[in-house]
Amino acid sequence: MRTPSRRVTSADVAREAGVSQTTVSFVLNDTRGQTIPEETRRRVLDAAKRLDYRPRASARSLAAGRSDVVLLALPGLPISANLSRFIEQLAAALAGHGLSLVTHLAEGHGRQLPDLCAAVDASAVISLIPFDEETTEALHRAGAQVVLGTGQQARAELQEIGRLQAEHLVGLGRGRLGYALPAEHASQWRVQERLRGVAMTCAERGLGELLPLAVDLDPAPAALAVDEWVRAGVTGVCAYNDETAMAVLAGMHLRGLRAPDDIAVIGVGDIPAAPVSIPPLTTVGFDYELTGRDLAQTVLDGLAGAKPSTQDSISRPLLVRRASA
Amino acid sequence: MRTPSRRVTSADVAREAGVSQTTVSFVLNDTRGQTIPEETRRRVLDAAKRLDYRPRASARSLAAGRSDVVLLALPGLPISANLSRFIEQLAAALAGHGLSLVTHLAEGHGRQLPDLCAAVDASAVISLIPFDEETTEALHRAGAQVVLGTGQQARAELQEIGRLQAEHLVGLGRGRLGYALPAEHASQWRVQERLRGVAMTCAERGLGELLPLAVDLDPAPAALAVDEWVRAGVTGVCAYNDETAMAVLAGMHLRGLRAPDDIAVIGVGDIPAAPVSIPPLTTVGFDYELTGRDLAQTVLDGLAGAKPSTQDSISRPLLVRRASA
DNA sequence: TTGAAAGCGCTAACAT
DNA sequence: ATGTTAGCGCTTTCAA
Repeated sequence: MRTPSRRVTSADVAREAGVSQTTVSFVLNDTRGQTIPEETRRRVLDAAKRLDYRPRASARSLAAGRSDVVLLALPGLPISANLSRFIEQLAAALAGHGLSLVTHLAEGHGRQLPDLCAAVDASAVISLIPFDEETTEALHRAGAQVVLGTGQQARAELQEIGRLQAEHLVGLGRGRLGYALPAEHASQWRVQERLRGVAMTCAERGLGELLPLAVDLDPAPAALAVDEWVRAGVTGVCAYNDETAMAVLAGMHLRGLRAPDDIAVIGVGDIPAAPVSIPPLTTVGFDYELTGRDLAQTVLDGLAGAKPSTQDSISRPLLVRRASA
Repeated sequence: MRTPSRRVTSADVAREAGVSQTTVSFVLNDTRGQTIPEETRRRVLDAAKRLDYRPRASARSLAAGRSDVVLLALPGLPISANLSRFIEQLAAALAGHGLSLVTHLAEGHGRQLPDLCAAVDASAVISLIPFDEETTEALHRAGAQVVLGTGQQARAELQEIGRLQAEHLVGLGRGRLGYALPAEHASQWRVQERLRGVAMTCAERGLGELLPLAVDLDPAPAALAVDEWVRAGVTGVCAYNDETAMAVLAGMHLRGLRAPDDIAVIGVGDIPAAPVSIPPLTTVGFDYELTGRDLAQTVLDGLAGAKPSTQDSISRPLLVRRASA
């Protein structure tokens, strides 16, 4: 028969410590410009601990006009151990400054993100999948003070991925390249930028024209694409992602072709299955761990007022050499 | 030189629509027991849309005494594609009822979880790894109305997955089975339950003793495991997940063995790459759409007051037949 | 060094 | 059917 057990409030702590709410607030927030004698301080801290006091977030942010929630939007599907470590890094770094990180997993972020941002009252939103101007604007209107993962920067990054793939294949002496487009979904924008990165490199390096083909996640249809590449003299294929790359590999297998001898294949993502594909997949991974701390700092700066939150590269693409290319 | 651009408030909407704040609240929340004439309704809705009004979450939950945030605590490290899909389903189902799902990734949930729970003012906390009484209690104190930490139920489910794998292999006439344990990470608890499901089935069906072996996501070491299985007369292998299964396939390939002729291999997860593994991987998938809905319903019930939130199965395992077994 | 008091933006009795 | 009003729990001037 427990009473609805009202949550412990700051007033309770004040009473318990024999001070005013104001003092409690000062102590608990370590408010700058306030001198609290050590003794009072202890009294408050003790009382708070004794009562297991936890400020109510909603009241806090309503009063202060800002929340300490940071929202991280993650691309759909799998989250590698790598990425996971990055997230924990980021969370830890932010926590060190009193900020809480929560994540949101979603394929594409449509209207939802701004809504979610408002729903959790996030003061910063970070995304690993870049968003367009419109979304950025919406997020700001939804209350996000800092929005990271935008615009031009992202475009360049996406292209960089394609370049990395192409350069590697060029280094392998391939004369004409193919591009394996994902047959389904996948944000067209990303697909286009990545593709463009490859195409530009082909042009710059004087290779034959890039031959993009859609590739289903099914061996038989994939084999058809392979046939077409073979017919066109393609000897290297950049795939939009690792899954698509593996589909190409499966198609080649069906035709008795081998990577990289017949066609070199390179993916993107370095998914857990990549090292055990047949043959092990060469791909472009991302160095997330490294960037965790940087990113946290950027958020902090942004929140502190450093206006043009010009985010750095948030995904540092990195070639992962294995057997397929 | 934009003014700090005060966010649009409910009062703004009221003014714009020429009604009181109360009416705005009634309309926007679709408050039961209030009769709002269609015309007023439209006026308010229009004004809200015109102003791109978004209620401030903190104010809402402070006033209402409850938030519409649901926190999902995920086990550390990697998040498989299928888990990710499940999360999206859950999020969608909850969103359908006005609840927002955010996730938290962390190795173990120590003191942090209750803190985070308070920080985002979550009214429900769900965890895929069961937590103890103490944590549950702390979460409640931190403001969570509903705490779901999949207990016994989960155990049975995990075993069911193993049974499904084993039964399929038995149906293929395999006499002795092997189990491919993930070499790294993966919550030991889950691994053990899944393994147990297989072991129990082996015992019940009078097969030889199950032979579990750790399998790295690397072809060469995987081949070693394969050697050992071959030596022991194993003709069917259940893998902890699809990645591990693919590692086994890669190991077999290295030895010139074929699935399912030499050894039948079955995974868990039905990752996107599964249909394009060589050969296409037979595996156990999950009906996420269905279970996402169920879980969402459980949360809703709990929030609505239905006390003993006995959650149903959250992962409905389902055999996906392809070529490898 | 501490406290009193005025809100933050919203909901929900309680009028009307 | 709609408006008035009183908080929700906290931060933050401004006084003392």
